[in-house]
Amino acid sequence: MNPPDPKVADLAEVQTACEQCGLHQLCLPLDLAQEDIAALDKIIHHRKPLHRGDFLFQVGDPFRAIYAVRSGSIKTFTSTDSGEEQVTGFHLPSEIVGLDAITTHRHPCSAQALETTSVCEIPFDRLEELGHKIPGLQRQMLRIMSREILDDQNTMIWLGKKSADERLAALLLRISSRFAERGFSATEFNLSMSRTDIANYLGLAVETVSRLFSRFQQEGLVTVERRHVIIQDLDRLRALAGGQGFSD
Amino acid sequence: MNPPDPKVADLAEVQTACEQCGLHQLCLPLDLAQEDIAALDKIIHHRKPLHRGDFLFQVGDPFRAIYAVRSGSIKTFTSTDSGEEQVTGFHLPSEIVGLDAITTHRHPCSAQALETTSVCEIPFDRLEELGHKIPGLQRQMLRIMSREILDDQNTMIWLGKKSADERLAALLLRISSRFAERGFSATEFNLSMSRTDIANYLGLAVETVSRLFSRFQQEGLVTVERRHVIIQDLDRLRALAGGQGFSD
DNA sequence: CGATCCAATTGATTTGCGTCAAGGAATCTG
DNA sequence: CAGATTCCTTGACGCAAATCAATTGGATCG
Repeated sequence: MNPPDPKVADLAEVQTACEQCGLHQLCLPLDLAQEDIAALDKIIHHRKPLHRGDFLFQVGDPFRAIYAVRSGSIKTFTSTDSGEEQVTGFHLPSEIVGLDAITTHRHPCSAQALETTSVCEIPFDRLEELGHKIPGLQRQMLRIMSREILDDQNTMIWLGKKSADERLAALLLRISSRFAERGFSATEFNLSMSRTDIANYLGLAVETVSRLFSRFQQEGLVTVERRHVIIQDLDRLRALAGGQGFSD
Repeated sequence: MNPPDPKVADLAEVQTACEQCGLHQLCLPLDLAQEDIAALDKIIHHRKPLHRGDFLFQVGDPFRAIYAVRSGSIKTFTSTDSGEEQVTGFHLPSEIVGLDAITTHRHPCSAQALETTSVCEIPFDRLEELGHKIPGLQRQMLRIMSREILDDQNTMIWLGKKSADERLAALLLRISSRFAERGFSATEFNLSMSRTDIANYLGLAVETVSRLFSRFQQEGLVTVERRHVIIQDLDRLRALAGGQGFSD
C-alpha cells in the first residue's frame, strides 16, 4: 500500500484567478501590472475540467481561443493522412496550447487531456484587442511564441540527430526541469502519458522505449515503476542526453 | 551621358522600399495600409548583400533585429555541444529569420548565406513600438510566428515518422511550393544548399541523400544534375511524401 | 470474483540507414 | 595548367532500432 506522498507532483487540482494563480510568473501575466492582470482576467473563461481522454479541440476545429493549462496535462497531436498520429507536444501547467492555429484560423492539431485537466480559455480576438492597450501583454505573447519556436527546434535536433537513448534521456530531463520550474520535485514524478505517447513523440517504437526504461533502470539511472519515475543519477542522465541546455 | 540602363541594376545600391518590393504580399507588410507600410519602411535598414558563407548572425550574438530575406537564401543552424551542427531551416525571400531569439535575447542559432543574399534588417525594439500603433502589424507578427511554429511541427513529423525517401520527397515539395508562391517555376529550380546541408536538415547521412537523388532519377520522379532539379512527376512525388499538405 | 481489455515488458528476427572506403567531377589556388 | 580541395556519387558491410510474436500485469466491468 502506498500512502500518498505530498512531494510528488499531482497536477490535477486547484482553481483561481490569474492574480492568485500560482502560475502567473510562468504564464501570460508575467511582468504585467496588477490592473492589467485584472483586465486579462476578465476575458478569460475558466472551463469545466476535462477528463482523461476528453478533447480540448480537434484537428480542423475553427480557431477561437488559445488555452493555458492550469492543472493536469495535455497532449497535442496531428494525424497524417495515412491515419497514424504524431504527438507534437506534452503541455504542463502554465503552458499555452493552440498557438499554431493563428495563421490558419483552424486547429492543425488535436489537443487531448492526459488526465483530469483544467484550462483557462483565452478568446484570441479579445486578447489581440487587449494587446493593443497593454504593451507588456503583446511582448509576452511574442516571447511565448518565440520560446515555442525555440523548443520545437530543439525537438527537431533530437529527432534528427540523436539516438534512441539520448532522446529518452532528453525527454526525461525536460519533463524534470519543467516540474522543477513549477515547484515540484525534479527527481521524482508521475508521467501522465503512456509509453505509446512517449514513443510516438520521440519517433520510436513502443518496444524500444520500454526496453530503454528497463536498461536505464538496470544501469542505475532511474527507478521506474509503471508511470512513476525517480531519477537516481541526474548528472549521468544529462551526460547521456548530450547536455542540451537551453534557458533564458 | 546615357541614362542608366534600368535592366542592369547594381544590386548593392538598390533600396527598394517595402511598397515597391515584389515580396510585400508575403512578407511583414501584408494587409497593411499604405501609410503604415511607409512607417514600417522607415525603421528598416537595407543591409549590404551577404556573400556565400557570410554570417548574418552567429549563436550567442545579442538579439537586436529580425531579418527578412529579400533575395538569395539563408540557412540557420545550431551547434550541439558535441560540436556537430544541426541545420534548423532554409530561408527563401520574404521569409523572416531570427524569431527564435525573442525570448532569450540572444540568437540560439547561426544564420549563414547560402549564396549572394540581401536582407532587410528590422530592429526589434522599433518594431515592437510600431506594433502598438499599427494593430495590423502586430497581427501579422503573430501570424508569421504561428506559421513558423506550424512549419516546425510539420518538420518534426517527417523527422519522427517518415522514412528517408519520404523526407527527401517532402523537402523537394516544400521547396517547390515555396518557389511557386514567389512566382518561380514549381518544377525546375536550383538548390542553393549542398547535399550535406540537406542531409543534415533531414537527419540523414549525405550518402543516403545522394543515393536517394539517384534512385528518384532512375524512377523518373526527378532529373537532377548537381544542384539543378527538375521535378518530372509531381503527383508521384506527392504520393511518396505521404501528401503533407498544409496551407492557409 | 473471474473475464475482458489494454498497457507494458521481453525475446527473436529483419531491415533501413549509417559508417567506412574509394573514386569521379567540379571548383579553387598559385 | 597541374595540383589541391571540396562536393558528390557508388559499393560493401554492420548495427541500431523496427517489426513480429508471445507473455505478464493492471485496470475495468458485468
